[in-house]
Amino acid sequence: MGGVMKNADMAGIFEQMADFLEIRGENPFKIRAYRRAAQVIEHLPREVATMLAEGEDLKALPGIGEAIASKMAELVRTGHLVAWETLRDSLPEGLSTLLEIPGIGPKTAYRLATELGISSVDELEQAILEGKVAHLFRLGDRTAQNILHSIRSMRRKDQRIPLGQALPIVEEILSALRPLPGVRNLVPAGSLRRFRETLGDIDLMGTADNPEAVIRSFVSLPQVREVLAQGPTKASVILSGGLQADLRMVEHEAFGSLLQYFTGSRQHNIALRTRMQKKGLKLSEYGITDTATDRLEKFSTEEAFYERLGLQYIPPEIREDRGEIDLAERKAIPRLVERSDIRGDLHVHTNWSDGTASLEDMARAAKALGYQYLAITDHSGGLGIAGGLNEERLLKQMQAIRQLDERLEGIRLLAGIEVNILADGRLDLPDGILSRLDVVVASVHSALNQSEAKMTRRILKALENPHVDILAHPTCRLIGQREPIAVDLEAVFQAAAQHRKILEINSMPDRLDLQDISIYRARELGVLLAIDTDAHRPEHFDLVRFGIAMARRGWCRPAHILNCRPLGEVLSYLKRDEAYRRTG
DNA sequence: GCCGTTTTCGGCCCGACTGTTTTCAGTCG
Repeated sequence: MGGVMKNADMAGIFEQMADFLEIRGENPFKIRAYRRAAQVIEHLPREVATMLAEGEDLKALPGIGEAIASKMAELVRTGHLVAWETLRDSLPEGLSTLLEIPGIGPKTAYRLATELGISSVDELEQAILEGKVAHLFRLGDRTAQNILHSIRSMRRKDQRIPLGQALPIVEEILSALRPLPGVRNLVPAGSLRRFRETLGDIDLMGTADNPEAVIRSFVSLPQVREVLAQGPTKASVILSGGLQADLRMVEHEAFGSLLQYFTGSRQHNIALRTRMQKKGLKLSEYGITDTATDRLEKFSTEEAFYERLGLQYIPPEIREDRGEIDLAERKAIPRLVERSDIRGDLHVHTNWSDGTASLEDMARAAKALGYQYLAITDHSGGLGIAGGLNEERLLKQMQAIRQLDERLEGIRLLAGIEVNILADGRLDLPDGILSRLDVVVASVHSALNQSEAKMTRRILKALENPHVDILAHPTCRLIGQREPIAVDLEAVFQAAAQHRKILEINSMPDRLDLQDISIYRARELGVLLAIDTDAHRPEHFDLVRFGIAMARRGWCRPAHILNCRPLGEVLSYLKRDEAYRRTG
């Protein structure tokens, strides 16, 4: 295995360890320990390899003890894990592939492999068609057909879909079901409510006078392609896009615990229940049971639920078992940034480059949102990006912005640019003109395949330019379409902190860049952030809610976000106060 | 395998739905 072991790869290996152990029927708690470790590693804000290099004790991490810590060290040191290889070799081939099929767990996978010699999805499909699977003991024709269904729908669908794609589908379903008679609550839960950047499925919760009728309407929605399961309180369906959606109904009085339970994350809930179990409380979607009296207490709101546990309310975005429960116990949950904290946007486009709206339309839309300021940052022209501005057009635009700013009451327009960072780290506009702008946003749009070393040098060089204020979409990823660039983010954060540069949280749902764990780390290192929309038309301003959600997932308070500050403070941070502007 | 103002040993989250079953195992979330 070449190169440094990345956290994502390491997490995958421990996840497979868990699968292997499960197939072998080992202690379920040992299996859970491996799964928990995989989760923790996957969401670490720093690379394990870096932590080890700096002499940190991995056992300090939650869920990581002696055994797993030494396996992590082995992986970093050698790129291999002997225990994993031994386990893998002790089992029939292809089990991992079979486990990926929904409805097939470790028991079934093992039997298929040993009793029928199946080692791939194609072989399994063939065996079902030949009737072999239905003849296995305790597996009937019905089960075989269900597996076949799973295989075929799995082939059709993408694994996880971006948040921004799922949301419209959800809104559609909600608006179809909410008007039904007797429905009182109907809301998204799960990773959607926590604003994870991608979703594996859609979770909806509700209460109604006649839950079964709501379930029946749900499964017969036109968007439903297939019903996986249907009972009196819950149903699971596959939507026409291939996405799974689950609906659960409960009585009105228990809505708070239902919502809490199914908002998750699973890790948060497990941590919560383990902790409360020691206090004699059993938590479920129906409420809290005192194990001494066996009496069930119900909660109609999440707030009341957390309060009963002696905890401060925990916002859904940070329910990831990363220390939030301890903080809630000490009543020390930070006041996370909210939409009403946002006072302006520092990265938007107009029809001067590839936006679709005029300067004035964008300005008025921002003003209508109550913003104090708006920075116009069209593309620079270097690499033929749609209508990018050269020096001459930029000067004209500056003039237009200044004139419009004179005319418009109630909002301040800032003249800016989104300048390209060229392959060697230079910018594609000269310092002379950059120095005359109110704000300079810099970003990478070309030569995305550079090596990590080269890309890191390139970005650091740009950050050393005194005129650059904000590094936009730092990893250049497009969720589900383009991998992030190879760059040493830790080095970028340190440079940003040193030069007092701002890193962007880009709100576009297909970018969400920086992502949550990077935001968390940047904030830890004292880097100031900006939540920008990168809007290309007025409706895009609304996307700021995604950026805010990411900032919240990174535990940001308003103080961590530049555009939560009033205009005067923003200008002085950018070292562009009124005097500067007149002389500049 | 992890973890500890109930424990360094003995616990470890909780319930719904399905299919093939006469009482429950497997899977999922």
